[in-house]
Amino acid sequence: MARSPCCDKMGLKKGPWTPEEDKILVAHVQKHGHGNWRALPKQAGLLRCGKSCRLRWVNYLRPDIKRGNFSREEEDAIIDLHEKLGNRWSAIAARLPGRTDNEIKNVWHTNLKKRLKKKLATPNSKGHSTAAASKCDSGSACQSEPVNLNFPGKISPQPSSSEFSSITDSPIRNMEIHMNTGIKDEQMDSLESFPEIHESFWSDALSSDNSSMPTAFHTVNDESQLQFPLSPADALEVGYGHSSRIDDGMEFWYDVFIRAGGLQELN
DNA sequence: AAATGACACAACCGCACCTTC
DNA sequence: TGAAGGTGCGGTTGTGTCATT
Repeated sequence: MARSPCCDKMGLKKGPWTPEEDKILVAHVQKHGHGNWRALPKQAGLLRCGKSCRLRWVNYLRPDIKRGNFSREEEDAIIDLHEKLGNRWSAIAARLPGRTDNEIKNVWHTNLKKRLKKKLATPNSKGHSTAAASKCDSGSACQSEPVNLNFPGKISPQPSSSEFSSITDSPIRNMEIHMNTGIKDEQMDSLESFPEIHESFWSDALSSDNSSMPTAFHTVNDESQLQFPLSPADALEVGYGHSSRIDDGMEFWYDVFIRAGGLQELN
């Protein structure tokens, strides 16, 4: 719907915040909370729009914000999460305590994007699959090309968190599986093709205790439950799997995105 | 020392989603 | 059921700082 931006009102200040404004905003939020951002500036006596106040609080003044440079671990986590989630900065920020979506977005654009490009350009350095990385770079959620799997069991979502409760009581009619698979850099050259995925992978991956990602799947035996592929537009992403295994002395890792679909049928 | 370019980060803008009426 | 308002998100821009020429 058409609506005028909240900051269009004349007399509202824009631009960098002064320490005095910060003080007023912090004092007001600490005393009254921020139930209504639109009303807050007037109540607090600030010549700002509510949106600007919210942004300043969320990105800068919040007491739980971790300031300072990103650690190598945090940067790696951002790269990893961006590969899985795409440009969903708030979702990435939710997994990095003390960091804001804006901060992560800035770090990505000014630093990590270049680092990733450099890494991918380096010979003999496949890292997380090149195709996946290039797609992630375009901004959309990373989706690797569907691959033909030696599909051992049949996978059915078993949501483990309330986040997915909307589908738990309904039969899943069809699913789509996307898979990023990779091999440690130095092993790539000696391998002619990606390894077959065998049963142990699924049992390992799907039962692993991965704290950052929901493991929301289990194998089932009724092949008739599954139809491939499913249009992403119709699909509801239900979770991720991430695992690695050592086979014949070589280490393989996998990121798996599983979507369950037929939402019209489910609802 | 001044000019220029690259980089980092804060803040703004527009849109979409959600809630309320 | 749809309009209106509030909020959050992601893209983009503006500006300060530092390095290089």
